[in-house]
Amino acid sequence: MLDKTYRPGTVEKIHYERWEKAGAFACGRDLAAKPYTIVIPPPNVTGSLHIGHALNSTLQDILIRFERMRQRDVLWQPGMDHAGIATQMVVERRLEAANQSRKALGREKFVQTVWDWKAESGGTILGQLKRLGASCDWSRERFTMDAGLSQAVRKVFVDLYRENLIYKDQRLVNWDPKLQTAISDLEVQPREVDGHLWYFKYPVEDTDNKYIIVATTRPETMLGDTAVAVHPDDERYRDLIGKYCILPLVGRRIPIVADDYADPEQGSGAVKITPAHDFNDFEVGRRHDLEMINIFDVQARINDNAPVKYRAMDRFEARRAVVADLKSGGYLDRIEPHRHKVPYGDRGGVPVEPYLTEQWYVDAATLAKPAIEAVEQGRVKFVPANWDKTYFEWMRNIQPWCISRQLWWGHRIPAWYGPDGEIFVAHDEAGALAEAAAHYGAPTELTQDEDVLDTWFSSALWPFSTLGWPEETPEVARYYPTDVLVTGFDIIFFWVARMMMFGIHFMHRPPFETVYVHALVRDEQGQKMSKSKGNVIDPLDLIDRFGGDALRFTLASLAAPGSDIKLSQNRVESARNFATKLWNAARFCEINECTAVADFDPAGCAHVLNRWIVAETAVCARNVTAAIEAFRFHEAAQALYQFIWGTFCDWHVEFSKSLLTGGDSEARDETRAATGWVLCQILRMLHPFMPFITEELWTRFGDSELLIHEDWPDLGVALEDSEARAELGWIVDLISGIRSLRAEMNVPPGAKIPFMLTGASPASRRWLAGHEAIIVRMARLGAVSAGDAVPKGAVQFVHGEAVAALLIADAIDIVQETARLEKAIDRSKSEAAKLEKKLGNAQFLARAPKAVVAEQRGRLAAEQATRAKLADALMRLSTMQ
RNA sequence: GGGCGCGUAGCUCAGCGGGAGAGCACCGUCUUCACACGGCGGGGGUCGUAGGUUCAAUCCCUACCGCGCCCA
Repeated sequence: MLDKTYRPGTVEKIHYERWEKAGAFACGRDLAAKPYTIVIPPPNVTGSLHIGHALNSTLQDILIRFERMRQRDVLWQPGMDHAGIATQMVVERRLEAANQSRKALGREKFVQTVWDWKAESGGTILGQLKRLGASCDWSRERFTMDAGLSQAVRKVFVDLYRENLIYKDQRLVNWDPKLQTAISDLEVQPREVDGHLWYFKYPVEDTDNKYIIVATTRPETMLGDTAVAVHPDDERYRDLIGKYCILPLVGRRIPIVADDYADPEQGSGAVKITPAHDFNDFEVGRRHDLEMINIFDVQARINDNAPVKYRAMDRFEARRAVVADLKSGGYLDRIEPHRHKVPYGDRGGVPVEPYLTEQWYVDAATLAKPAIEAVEQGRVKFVPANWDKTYFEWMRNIQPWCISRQLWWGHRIPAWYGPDGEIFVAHDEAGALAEAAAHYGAPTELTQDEDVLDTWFSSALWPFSTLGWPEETPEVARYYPTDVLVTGFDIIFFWVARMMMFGIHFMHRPPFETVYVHALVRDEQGQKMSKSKGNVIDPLDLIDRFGGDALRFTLASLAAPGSDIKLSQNRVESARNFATKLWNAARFCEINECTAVADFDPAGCAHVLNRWIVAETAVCARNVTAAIEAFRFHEAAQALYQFIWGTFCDWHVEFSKSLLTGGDSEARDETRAATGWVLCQILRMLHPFMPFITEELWTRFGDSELLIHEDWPDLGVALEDSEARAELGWIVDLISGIRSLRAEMNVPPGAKIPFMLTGASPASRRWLAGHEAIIVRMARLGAVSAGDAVPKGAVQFVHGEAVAALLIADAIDIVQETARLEKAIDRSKSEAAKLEKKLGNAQFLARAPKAVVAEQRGRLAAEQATRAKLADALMRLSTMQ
C-alpha cells in the first residue's frame, strides 16, 4: 500500500538513477522519428544552481519530455561554458589564498591549474540540474574548451579573417584596469554615482587674461586634452573658434574647434576634448584630426606622456593632484555636485577606462544583416513576440565587436606575427609557419598572439559546435537547426544575437526556429535576488524541503510570458500539496482496485459517469497539449491542476464511490477500469511537469517499465462526449446548490434532508433518478423525489427549468429565508434590467452580431424564468405564516 | 533623451471587445471508510485616473499619474 504522504526525497533519487541506467535521455532512440532539439544555455563552469537556472531548465525539460512522449527523437544538448574572465578570477583568487600568483606561475602552468580545478570542482551545476529532473543527454555533454569545439572556434576565426570580417584595429575599448583586459560594451555596467562637475579656466592664447571655461567630471583626463570644442552656432564663443588655448599644468597649445558635439545647454557650453580617453571625444578627434594622447598605463596610472609630477600616480590620486594644482594656479572656476553614471566593469568591479589599444574586431554590422532579416521574415520567432523589438534595436545599431581579451584562460587567438609584425592567421602553428615561409621565402620564426577570445565567441557556435561541426557528423545533419532556444532576456544581446550571426553565416540557416524568452525570478517583494541583499532563494533548499516536482510545478505555473516571476515559498508549498493530493487519489485507486485494464476502450463505456470522466480527460489533454505547443506553461499547469484536483479528485472520485461499493458488478468493473485509465492519462500528462511522482506512480499503475518513454495522450475529440458532460454538469450544479443552501440555512452537516425536484423536464427527472445514490451521498439527503408542487416547509433554489426544494420543515427560519429569496430576486431583477436595456437599444439590435443578440435574449428569458420561480417560492413562504 | 513593459480581490497573477477569474491568505464549518499537505461552504474588486472610438470597453486609441527594465 502507498504511504499516506508522498516523500519526494528518496523517490526522486531512485527514478533519476533508473532513467540514467536505462539510457532514457539519449537521443537517436528512433532514427525514423522527427528530431527535436534544444541546446542548453551552457552554464559557467564556475557556477552553481540558482533559481534562474531552475526556471530555465524546468521549461526546457517540460518541452523535452513532452516531445519525447510524442515520440520525437529528442536531443537536449547539455554542457558548460569556460567563462573566461569569471573562471580566471576564481582560480586566481585560489592562488592568492595559497600565496601564489598567476604571473609567478606562468601561462602554461596557470592554464593547467585551471584545467585541474575544472576537473576537480568545476561543473557542480550539472549535478545540481539532475536534482531538478533535467533529462539532458548527458552522454553528449560538451565544454566550450573541448578539442572539437576549439577546432570550431579556430575555423570560424580563420574563415572570418579571410573574408575580412575579422580584423585588427586601433580603437578605444572599454579597459578594465584591475583585470587589465579589454571588455565588450555589454560587460560594462553604468552605475549612478554622486560626483562633481569641475569648471576649469583654460587661458586663451595671445589675449589679456581671457579664458574659456570647460566643465568635466574627470579632471585628471585634462592631462591628455588636445582641444576645446564649442558649438558652431554658439554666439558666446564664435570669435574664439580657430584660436588656441594653453593647457594649464601641461603648457600644451590646443585648438578651439567648432563641433556639434558641444552642447550649449550643458555646463559652460565649451567642452574639453580628450580623444584618447572618451568615446565621444574620440569621434571629435577623428573629425578634427586631433592628436590622441594616451596618459594611462594598463593599470590606469599616469604614464610618461604627462608632466613628470603626475607620473605613476593612479587615476584617483592624479585627480586630487590635478584639482589642487589647478586651484592653486587660479584655474579652478567652481565645483558643482553632479550625479552621473560611471561605467564599471561587471567582473572587476572598478570603473573602466576608455583606452586606446589595438584589438581584434568582428565586423558585426555585416554579419547582423542576415540575422536581422531572418527575424523580419519570420524564419525565427521570439516568444513573446515583442522581444524582437529589443533584438532589432540592438542589431540595427550594432558596433564592431571587440573579441580579444588580455587573459590566459580561453581560446588563444590563432594569429602569429613575423619579425616585422606581419600577421599570419591559420588553424595551427604549422599552417602559419608554412604561410610565413611562403611569404618570406624562407622558414621564419613566428610568435603567437598572446590574447584569447571573448567567451561569447565560442558560445556563439554552441548550437552546431556541440554537434561536431566542423566535422560533417550525422548529428550536425540531423539535429541542426535546433527547434527552440529557451533563455532569459538578459542575454539576448550577449548570446542569442551572436548565435544568430554565426549560425547563419556558417550553417546557412538560423540556429533555432523559436526563441522562448522567459523572465527573471525575483523574490516575494519583486526584488532582484542577490547575495548582498541576502534574499537569494536556493533552489536546492526548496527541492530538499518540498521536492523537485513541487519546485518545477511552481515555476511552470508562474511562467506567464512577459512578466517577472515573484517566487514565494507558499507557492511551492501548495505545489507540494498538489503532489500529495494526487498521491492520495492514487491511494484511493489502489484501495479500490482501479488499475489500467489491457483491453479497456475509453470510447466503449456504458455508464455515463465513466463516459463523463473520459470526456473530461480528453478535454484536459487537448488543452494541455495546446498550451505547451504555444509555450503557455502556466496555462498547461493550471489546466492540469484544475482537472486533477477540481474534477478528478473532487468529483469523479466521490461519484465513483457509489459505483465501486454498489452491488452492480458490471458497473463496478467498468468504473475501476475507467478510473485506472484516467489515472494513467493523468500520469502521462503531468509527467513533463512532475516527472518524479508520476514515474513513481507509474511503477504501481502503469503497464510498462518507464513512463518517460510512454505516449503522450492524443485522445481525439470523439471522446469529448457532450451529452455526458451536460448530464454530469447538471449533477455537479445540483449537488453544489444543495450544499450551498444547506450551509446558508445552517442545516447541521450530518442531517439527512428529504429532497424534491419540481417542475422538472423528463430529462432532468431521468438524470435525478439515474444518479440518486450519488446525489443522496454527496448532498447528504434523505428521500429524493420528483413532484409537481413544492410542499410546505421547503427552502428552494432554481436549478435550470426546475425548482429544487430541501424539505427542512420546522427548521425553516422564515425571516431568514424570506430575506434570502428577496436578495436572489433583486439580483435577478437587476441582471434582467441590464439585459432589457441592452435589448431595447435599436442600435444594438441593428449592429451587434445575430448570435450575440440571440444570446442576450436567451439570457434574459432565463433570468425572467428564474425570477418567476423565486417569486413563487417567496409567495409560498408567505402563505406558511 | 530613445525603447519596452506593468498598474485587475489583502498578496501573487491570469483574462484583453459582448455575463469580473485562479492560487494563496481570510471567515464559517466538518476527526464522512484516498487525503487536515484535507473536505464542504463563504465574504471580498466604480479592472490606476481622465477623455475618445464603438451598438457595446477591464480589454482598442490618446493624455496623465505611479512603478519597473533596457539602451544612449
